[in-house]
Amino acid sequence: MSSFKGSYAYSVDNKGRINIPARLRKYVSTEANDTFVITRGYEQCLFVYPLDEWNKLEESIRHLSPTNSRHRFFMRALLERATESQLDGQFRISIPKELLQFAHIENEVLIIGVLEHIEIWNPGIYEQYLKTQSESYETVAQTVLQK
Amino acid sequence: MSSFKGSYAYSVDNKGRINIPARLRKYVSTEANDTFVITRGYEQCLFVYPLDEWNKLEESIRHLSPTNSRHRFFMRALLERATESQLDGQFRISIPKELLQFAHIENEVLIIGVLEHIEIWNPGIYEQYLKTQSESYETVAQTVLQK
DNA sequence: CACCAGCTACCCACTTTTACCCACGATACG
DNA sequence: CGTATCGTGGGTAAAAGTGGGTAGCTGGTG
Repeated sequence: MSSFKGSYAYSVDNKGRINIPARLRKYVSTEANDTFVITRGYEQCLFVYPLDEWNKLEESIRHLSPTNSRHRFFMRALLERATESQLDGQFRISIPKELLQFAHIENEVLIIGVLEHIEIWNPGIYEQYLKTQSESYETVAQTVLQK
Repeated sequence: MSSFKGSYAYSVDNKGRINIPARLRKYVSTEANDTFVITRGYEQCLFVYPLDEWNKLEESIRHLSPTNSRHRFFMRALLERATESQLDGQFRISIPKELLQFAHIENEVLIIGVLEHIEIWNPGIYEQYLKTQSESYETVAQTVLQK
């Protein structure tokens, strides 16, 4: 089971390639076969799933009803941008332009491991995102991890 | 089960390494495999968990809902700073620059064992923290440990 | 149908960071 | 008083991160 954690300030080269941090690579199962699926995430960031984790997600979508218009919308929005990408010799994935634009990514990115997936952010947008949180970390922790 | 206690004034070398006090090492279970997870704590200190204790914490986070925005915020904030580090030959862990900055740590640290985790403080900040407590130790004890 | 532009997938090369090793003085202990 | 453990400092080889070249494929165009 993969369990990503940590944040990493990395760069994107002019070919749209992003290195997958070595610390995160360790947790990718061999079943993923060095393949990742990149798609839109929440709050203008990108989600990157190892192939085996993506397959689990896909399995849960499969149970949605194609006759329900809200379900249809969700499936389209999620799958529209989903792109498969395999690591190159230097352990990088290449991100399509459309996804880079979606997340407003230019040269620098913040990569965050969040358990079963990896998030890719424009560093400035992430900073703003943190500021928009009305509650402090301590306050949220108190209610989320209450004993 | 680990049960850390005691405080220790130690130094950080210019490579960001901190020794884990021998007294605390004794209580780390072999399951942790000499590996620790360091992350942000409350009140500007760092929390250090032996790997087995961290896994318990992670398990409780895993049950949070990724579609709940407060839960997302909490998971990101917690995991963003989380870093795995294995003891070197001299029983030290190395702390990433970002975490040292977060806790305002420079050369000297105060290491405190608090049951299942270890805290790392800038000594001056810890002293100030104690001063900000409006209630005395005795008063708090009365309400916390009421019989 | 030939040609060109753009993209992709491999290479190769360079710089920086990390992990591992060794070493020394101080302290605790029998 | 000798010995083992502990805390601290530093050197170096390996790994990680970054940048770029080129050949091959694809799709559009004159």
